[in-house]
Amino acid sequence: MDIYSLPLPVVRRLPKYYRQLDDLVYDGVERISSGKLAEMMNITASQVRQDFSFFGKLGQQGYGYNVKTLKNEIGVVLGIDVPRTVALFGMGHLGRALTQHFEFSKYNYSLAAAFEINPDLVGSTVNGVRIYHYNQLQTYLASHKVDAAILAVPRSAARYTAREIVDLGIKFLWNFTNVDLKLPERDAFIEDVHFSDSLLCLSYYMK
Amino acid sequence: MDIYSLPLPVVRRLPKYYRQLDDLVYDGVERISSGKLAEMMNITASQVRQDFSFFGKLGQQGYGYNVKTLKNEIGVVLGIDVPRTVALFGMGHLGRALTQHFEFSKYNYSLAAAFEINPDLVGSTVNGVRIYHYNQLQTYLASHKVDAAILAVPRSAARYTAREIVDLGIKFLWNFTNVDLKLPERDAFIEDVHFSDSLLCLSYYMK
DNA sequence: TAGATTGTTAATCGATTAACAATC
DNA sequence: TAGATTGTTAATCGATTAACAATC
Repeated sequence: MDIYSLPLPVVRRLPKYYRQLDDLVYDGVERISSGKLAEMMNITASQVRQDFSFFGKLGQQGYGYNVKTLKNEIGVVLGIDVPRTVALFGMGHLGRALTQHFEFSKYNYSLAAAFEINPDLVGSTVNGVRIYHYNQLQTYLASHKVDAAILAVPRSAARYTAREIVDLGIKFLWNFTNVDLKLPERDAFIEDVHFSDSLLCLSYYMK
Repeated sequence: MDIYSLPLPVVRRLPKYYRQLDDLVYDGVERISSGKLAEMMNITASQVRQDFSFFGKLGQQGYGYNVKTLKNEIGVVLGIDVPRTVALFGMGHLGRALTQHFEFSKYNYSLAAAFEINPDLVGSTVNGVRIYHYNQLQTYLASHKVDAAILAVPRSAARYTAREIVDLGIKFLWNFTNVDLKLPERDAFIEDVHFSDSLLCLSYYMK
């Protein structure tokens, strides 16, 4: 199977494998069997082998998988080998938290610019990231490549901003607004991080 | 079926229904059919009716669903009718973003206290939330009920802090550390918000 | 009443798990 | 070599979709 058409559940497990393998590399572990890995991740060995078989023969009978090789391979499937540039929209507290604490470089991302409408913030920098006025966006894009947008604007501005960003050519959105953006799928790919959905699921399980 | 043993995919869709219905209430819409709702959410009408049938006969043939009733019903399933108290661990930028911007009250949550190890922060308040030293936790819990913990400490402190919190009796964790906590399932319920997993999925689809 | 739409059962689809021959 | 463990096929399980009688 083509690695670019993996089933969604497999795609969503890949980062977890990656994280686990990163820990193992850190701990100096050289090889791992599907059984051990499954045990550590609370899934089945079958699932591990089935998942990995989607993108190649990575293991060796009687031995298992080489941790570093496997990690790198999954990294490639996830596109970590390709450097990406993102722009942040909305330098509120969440935007600031991401700018100052999220390790973009760990995933080969570079946070190149931030856009705001608050004139008090425009012109300053946060953790080395320059803040532009939102109306400078089009000009900025004329001379800079931006692969994805981080949407961290207030709820009320979410849909409008998303629409504009996508119309200006940024087709990948990382959406922190807790709002369903409702852009047609052909226009953009949206990865939602809905805190509120997550909290409500926690509520459900507390009952 | 008992509403406390819904299939996981259904549970994870409930907040999206809730959000959608909230929008409809806001727009003054009184009734909605499964077909219309499905269209707005990019799912099938069958799925909508199947999902709702898990927790009762909420609709009326030929009419559809009353928006307010339906929203409230789903709210009850999600536990929004029960007031909850949470404590925050780690008043870094993310903790601050949550404290200042997340509308806990909208979901019947109350953010009662924050815990930190940085002595410069201890004793101050953020948005009305008092910051205690982490070593005051046990004392605090002796006189205050805390239903859930928000884990927003640095990666390096994640597992240790989680273990302690759970041992002191808080059994529900909202985990923002990007670390798999690896607590036995019987000890605690963990709701993960892994930014890094989310970003990697975005990467995958950018290829 | 006629049209609309539900709730539910049956059919389909897809994902997970089990089993095992191949082989390191 | 013997034991371990893969990659893959088949079996199972569960989730989604389709269909339709019931009924507002």
